[in-house]
Amino acid sequence: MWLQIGYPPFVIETHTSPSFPFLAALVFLKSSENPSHPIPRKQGYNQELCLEKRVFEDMSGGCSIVWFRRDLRVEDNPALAAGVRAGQVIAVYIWAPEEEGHYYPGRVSRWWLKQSLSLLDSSLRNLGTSLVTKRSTDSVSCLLEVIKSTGATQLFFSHLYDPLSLVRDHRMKEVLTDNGIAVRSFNADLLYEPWEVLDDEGLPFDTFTEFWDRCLTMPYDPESPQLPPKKIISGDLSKCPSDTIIFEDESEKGSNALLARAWSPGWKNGNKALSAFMNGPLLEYSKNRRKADSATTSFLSPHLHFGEVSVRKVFHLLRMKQVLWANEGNTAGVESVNVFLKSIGLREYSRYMSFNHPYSHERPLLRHLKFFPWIVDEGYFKAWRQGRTGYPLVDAGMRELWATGWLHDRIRVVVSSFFVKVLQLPWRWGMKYFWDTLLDADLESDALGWQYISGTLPDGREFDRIDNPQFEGYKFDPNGEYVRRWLPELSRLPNEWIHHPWDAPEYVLQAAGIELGSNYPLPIVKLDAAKARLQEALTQMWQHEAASRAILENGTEEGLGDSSEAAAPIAFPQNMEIEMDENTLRATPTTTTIRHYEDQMVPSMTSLLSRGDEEVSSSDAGIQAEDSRAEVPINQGVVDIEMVRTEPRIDVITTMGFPDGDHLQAESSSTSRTGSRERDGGVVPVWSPSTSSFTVDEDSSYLQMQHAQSHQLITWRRLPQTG
DNA sequence: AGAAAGTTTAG
DNA sequence: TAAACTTTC
Repeated sequence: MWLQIGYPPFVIETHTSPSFPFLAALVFLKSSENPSHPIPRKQGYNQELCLEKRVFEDMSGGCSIVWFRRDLRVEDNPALAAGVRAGQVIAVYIWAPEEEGHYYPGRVSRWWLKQSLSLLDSSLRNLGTSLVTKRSTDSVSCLLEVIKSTGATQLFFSHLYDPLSLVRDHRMKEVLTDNGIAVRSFNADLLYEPWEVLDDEGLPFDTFTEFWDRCLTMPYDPESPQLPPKKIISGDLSKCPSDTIIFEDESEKGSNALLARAWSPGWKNGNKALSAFMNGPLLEYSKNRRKADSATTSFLSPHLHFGEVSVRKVFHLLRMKQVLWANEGNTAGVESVNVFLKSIGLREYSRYMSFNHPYSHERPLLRHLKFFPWIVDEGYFKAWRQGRTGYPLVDAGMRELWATGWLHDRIRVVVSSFFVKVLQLPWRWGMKYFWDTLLDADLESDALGWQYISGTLPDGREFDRIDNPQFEGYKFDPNGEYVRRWLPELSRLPNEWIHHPWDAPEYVLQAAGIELGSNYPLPIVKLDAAKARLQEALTQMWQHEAASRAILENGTEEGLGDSSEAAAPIAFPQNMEIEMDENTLRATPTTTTIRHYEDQMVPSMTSLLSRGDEEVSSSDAGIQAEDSRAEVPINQGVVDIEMVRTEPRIDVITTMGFPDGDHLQAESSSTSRTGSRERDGGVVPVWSPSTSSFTVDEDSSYLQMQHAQSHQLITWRRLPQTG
């Protein structure tokens, strides 16, 4: 498809530091090779990169396009500043979600984007221009149109580091340059560009700690944040009307209505959140951040995702605060800043990883992990999504995620670790679900997080470690408040049993009104069964890895060999659309088909494609959608190993007691009880399901409402093929 | 002092 | 889980 061997080099120009006015980074992204086992050190396995100093005279006099993407702010926005310096400015936002492949933004994320754009527009209006919004399926040709209709002569934009953007931006740069347009791009998203942070041999780091140490000891500081422009001279917009962009459909509006009660998108509000955090929870951050149910985190992640808040500003403010506290001998404060900075560092690292390993959202970084026999079980997947695993902390988390689009960092770790290690579902599914549901969905961060949890990173979690949700429950939610909020059916269970109801004596359960297997599930998989299964899977993984290696060494291409994957640099999953089409034709039993395949598509996408543009409204249609979702595509073109594991004895709950999610009528969040939680003096509304009739309708919504605009989404099948 | 046992912490 | 760190004897 689009990333293949012979992938073209691309050029990124970047304004880095005053002493180095401009660096043009010429980056040859070779196809990614996964590091091989054992864990590689400093192999420089991905890219060559060379920096070339060039001097630009400031372009001025003309009219510039400033292309906004994930830098939706007017302060500390170098692209905007450059436009303002050069003369007239045309600010553009292009909504072209088809370009994102299957990472079409989820409902809550689109809600945020919509608010953010409208606030950006009003800020721009105050400064003298406005935001031109365009609906397109191809940003590059759309930019060309805007340029033609406005007579602009240059284009400024901020860098993105996900593989799709890297490719698109490179193409854009070529096309526009060929059309006589001057194109310049800037770092607005990171403290340091990925190619600035290298080890002594000039190679990228492959562990976070080393990376972050280097960032903190760079010989030059991240650039200081810039103030917003005082005034913008608008270019001629008369021939360049905005398109109306539809970010949410009718069915989504109700669910979105409550978001505004807890969140305020936009760069100004991002700044408010930043100072609220810095003047409040930051001081105790290192102590408090471990409580699942408290508002002690920064709540900055959605602002950061959309670039409403500049990380450089965050960084500089934090450092100033830290110096202040250090002078006062406030060691707790100093430590808190370090801990918080580390999470900023992880965000940096996610971009770094995405840049150096363009496939990191698709496949494990560690090579042998691609031989892990994931359990392809949509029943598990569904139970996880609906919060019906029988592990209260996991279930509470999943319910919160669905209801609010938000999850405390700790709980993200808990639910994802459970997903990968206990259920052994392919991590990409979980990642995709996070992408679809999180308010701060961020491809790079989520890829890093899931890879970390899955043990597919050189410095990830131990692979054979299974975290115990019961123990974690008592760690992060010692009084069970979090569980009780999100699992009303357990609210009368005493603390002693709240995180392991399956151990509770019958009379306790009765007193609490709980009938396990009926109104709350028994554990979907018992932990010792999961451990045994994990060990077995690991053994298989190593066998297959060894077999594959042996075959490669013998130079044979027969049998097990998936030489195309293992030996040759890897292309992005090839022929994804064909793969999907084939899949829709295949009918397989719903339950427990277990296959070895490392690169599954996400089930929701499957059903989406199989449903086509059809409106699904009747319950019948819902069932069909469910059926067609049964199979997960197998990429036969790439991987030949396809094996069926016989499932060890596992306690699987067959009747959950919950009505099937698909047949429930949606209890829209508007009927939910609204509570509130403290956040920095102010009260932030939080909605929780009403105790009386909580139903989980997440699944049908996930498939039907989430992607209700499927007719728009579908076009990713028609992505331009440049390979 | 030094081993053993307990505690904390990890994205 | 497991390794690092702290406390106890």
